[in-house]
Amino acid sequence: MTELLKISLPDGSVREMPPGSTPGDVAAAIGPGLAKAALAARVDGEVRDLDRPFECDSELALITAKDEDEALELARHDFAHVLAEAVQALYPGTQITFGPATDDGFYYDVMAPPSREPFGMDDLPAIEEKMREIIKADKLLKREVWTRQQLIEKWESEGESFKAEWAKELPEDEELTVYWSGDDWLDMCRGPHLPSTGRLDPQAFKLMRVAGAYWRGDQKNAQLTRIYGTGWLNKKQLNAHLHRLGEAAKRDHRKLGREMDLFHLQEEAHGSVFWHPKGYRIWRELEAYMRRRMDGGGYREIKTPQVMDARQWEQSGHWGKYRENMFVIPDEVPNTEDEGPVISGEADWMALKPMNCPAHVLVFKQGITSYRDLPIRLGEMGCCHRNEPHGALHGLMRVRQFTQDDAHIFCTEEQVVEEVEKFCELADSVYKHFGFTYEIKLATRPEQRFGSDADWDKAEQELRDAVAAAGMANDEYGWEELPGEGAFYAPKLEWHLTDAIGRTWQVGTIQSDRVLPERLDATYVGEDGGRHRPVMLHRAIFGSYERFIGILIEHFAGRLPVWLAPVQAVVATIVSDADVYAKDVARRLKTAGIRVESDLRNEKINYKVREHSLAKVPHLLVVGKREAEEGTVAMRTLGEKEQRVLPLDEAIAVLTEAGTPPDISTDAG
RNA sequence: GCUGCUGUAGCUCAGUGGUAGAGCGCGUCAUUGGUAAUGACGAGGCCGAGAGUUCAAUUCUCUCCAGCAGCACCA
Repeated sequence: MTELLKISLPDGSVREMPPGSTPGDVAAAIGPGLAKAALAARVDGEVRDLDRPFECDSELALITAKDEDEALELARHDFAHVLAEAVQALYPGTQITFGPATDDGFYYDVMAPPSREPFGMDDLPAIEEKMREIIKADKLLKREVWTRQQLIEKWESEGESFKAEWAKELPEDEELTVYWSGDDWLDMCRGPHLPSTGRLDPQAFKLMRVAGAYWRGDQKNAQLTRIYGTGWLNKKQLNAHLHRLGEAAKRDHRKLGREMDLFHLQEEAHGSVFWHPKGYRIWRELEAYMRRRMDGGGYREIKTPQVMDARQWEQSGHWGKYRENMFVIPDEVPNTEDEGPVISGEADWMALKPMNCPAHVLVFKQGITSYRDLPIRLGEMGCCHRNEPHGALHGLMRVRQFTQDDAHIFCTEEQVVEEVEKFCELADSVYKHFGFTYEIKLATRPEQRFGSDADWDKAEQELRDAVAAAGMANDEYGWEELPGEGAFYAPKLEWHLTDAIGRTWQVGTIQSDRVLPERLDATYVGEDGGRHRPVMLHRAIFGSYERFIGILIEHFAGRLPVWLAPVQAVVATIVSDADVYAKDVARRLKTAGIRVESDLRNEKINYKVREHSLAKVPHLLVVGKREAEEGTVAMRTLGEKEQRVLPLDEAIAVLTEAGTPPDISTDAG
């Protein structure tokens, strides 16, 4: 008589099952409803297939569609397999490689057979149709354990060179698994999977696009076609997702930037922004805000050269590592007597600054600094140029000319933790003023780096200690470490903002650097009279003005808070008899410091309301005969349906209050 | 930088081997109105740049440039 396996369930009960039984058997024993609903099982914490037998006494939790995260992950992974199977069914000779679940769906990287072109958008409907057939056929997804040799032989015999290459690198001594789809198609996969393709909802996925992707993510390798899909548990979820995508597209900062007349980009300066009056107003408000915050935080603002000799960049280490992304300039007067400017090629090289740090070290190095002077916090609205790969440029988010709210704090070893902690508090206050929540991450030493391991140990620990001291090293602040993600000279804390529709943006950073002070020989005189190296903290809160404004536009969908709105109020007339009064109202508002425009055009009030609403002006002050006689305005606030009639003085008070920046406003804390 | 797609009026986009069209916007005129589009008329284009095929190219082919979606990169 064999011993029964003890299977503990989440409710604390224990079921005894014969050896060889599976989570699916347990589900069936509990009830037919559960057996039908079960998608997979969590066995001792590991997600497994329903039909994979227990190996010993186990803790079991059955996964159903109610466990949405797990269920989605399983479904998306299955969609990816079905996609690969469909592509191969339709286009024999296609090589398959790899296809995981993503945040909103799945993809599969494939290589079209040499006989045809790479797959394109036009192929997607046919592939979708085939996928639905496979789902409707309800093919069993069956796990099997194979040896590495079996896998290699299988892939090589079928001409699947990518899969074969992969199989050869798998460990020889581990259990390697494949999953059958029915009895005519299989993929190498760790699993787990749903019991059968029929568990997928054929109406809950959509193939979205095709794109190039490198085999194993390496630019040197063959480029495959990546077919992207979005996948969900049911049609309702899919539709909700497609709706969200539409909403995100509506708030695209490139679209709103044009519609709101904030900025433009054009070929002649691609990757650099032409700011229009309204867009630059936002910039100026942000800059004024940041100056107040930095002044308040004990920073002193400086301005450093745009162009420096290449030798300076060699010494800092940037020349060797980033030269290809720097704009270099010959230090000579070009000969313009010929048709075009002629460069001799013998001049020294200079470069547009790609960052401000070396220049800040040079400012620090002027004169002799005592330990009594530290910390020294040097800030700069630093305009930098980086020659980014052209394919990387994207609206305001990735540009070739940008201005950082940069600063460098030079301090002693003992001051680092306190300074970083102060920065955490400053950043927290700034992000809250814009209504962002955020997560803090620590990016630690990369494989290629400058500096000793001892220094890296110290630097990483300082950052951890500072975040802990600020009370932010916990789940509430999404605290985690990202191994290998640091800069080549320093580990960094990163602030990842979450915007109004749940997307995340990495914006702020602080880095604890001992390399650059060493390379550029920065010193201070210590208490002992000797020379010491300061630690240099690189930090930014907005990151760059360009990108931060882009993020704000998308976060607020163009409806900026009143203090940032380029035009805070429009005075619009109903009849021309009110023109004189309207001009007076506008003048009074302007005197009160409100950014106001007046609209006296010969248009109907409906038209004016529509136009200024679409332009996202926060306050519309409508005046007609009645208001002119009574000395009032009919104020309509963007996003509200009702207008209210207020005496002019009261309206000015309301607008002044609404337009006060959050760091000045008394009730914003 | 790589792969694919795109480039026509200020914007969004139709269209064609015989050098162009719509809607919105813009201008003029009429209309003076009460909270998301008043009407009529009008102006506006080297059809991204260069080369090739052709009697003829905005249209077909090639090269380049830029944009878009991914990838790679992001001090």
